[in-house]
Amino acid sequence: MPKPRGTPLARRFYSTGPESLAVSLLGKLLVRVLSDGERLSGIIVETEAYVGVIDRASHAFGGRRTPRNESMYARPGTAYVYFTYGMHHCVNVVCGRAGDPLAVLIRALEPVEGLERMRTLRGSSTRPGRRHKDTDLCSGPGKLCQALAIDRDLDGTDLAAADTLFIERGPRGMPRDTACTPRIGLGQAGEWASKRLRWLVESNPHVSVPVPRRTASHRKRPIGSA
DNA sequence: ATGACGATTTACT
DNA sequence: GTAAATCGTCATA
Repeated sequence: MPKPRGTPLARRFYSTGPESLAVSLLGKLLVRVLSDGERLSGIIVETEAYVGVIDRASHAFGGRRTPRNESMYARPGTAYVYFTYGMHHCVNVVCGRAGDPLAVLIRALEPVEGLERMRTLRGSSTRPGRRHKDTDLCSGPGKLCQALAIDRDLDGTDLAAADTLFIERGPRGMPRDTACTPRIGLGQAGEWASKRLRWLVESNPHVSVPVPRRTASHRKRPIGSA
């Protein structure tokens, strides 16, 4: 029987490979409860898999293990939050067994709860007095962390146990139109930059980078087929 | 101690 | 489309 809504997903949900997790996270609800009790949430509509020490684009490439990426080596269900470009945070869901640095980056959400608070947190980066469109709130890995007040304080959070950051079944179940493309923003990662390890809900306007028109062939590829 | 570099976002031509 | 912003982190010395 399905779990009731409003309950954090259990550890077993995260104990799988990064590609399957990237797919099964689509449609789930990422929930952040602020210190004042306000609940912010959004449906996950875009993810990227980082497939371990062999993945040139991963922070754990070659087994690199430092204070910064230590959470990648933790048990399934751990949040890996990192700071980059001197101004942005990004949040990952760690999977696989402890000691094996596999993770899924959450790249975009469709905001569901707490939109006004998200606007405040995002700030009026455009002009004072101007409101962000809904599709500007969480349409990128840095944006969604800002909107949900996710920073390094939450690095290492156990999503299966915490009451500040966790994941629930989404209100609409699994999306039916998922697409698969190469990952975004990778510089010199060789062949790893072109592998199709990004998944997104094709029809959803809250994604960071839409699927290119013409290239509808990115639909439905079996996991493990590059 | 120092320098190069980002799993990005925003503003601007 | 291109470029600037901005600083923690890590490799090198």
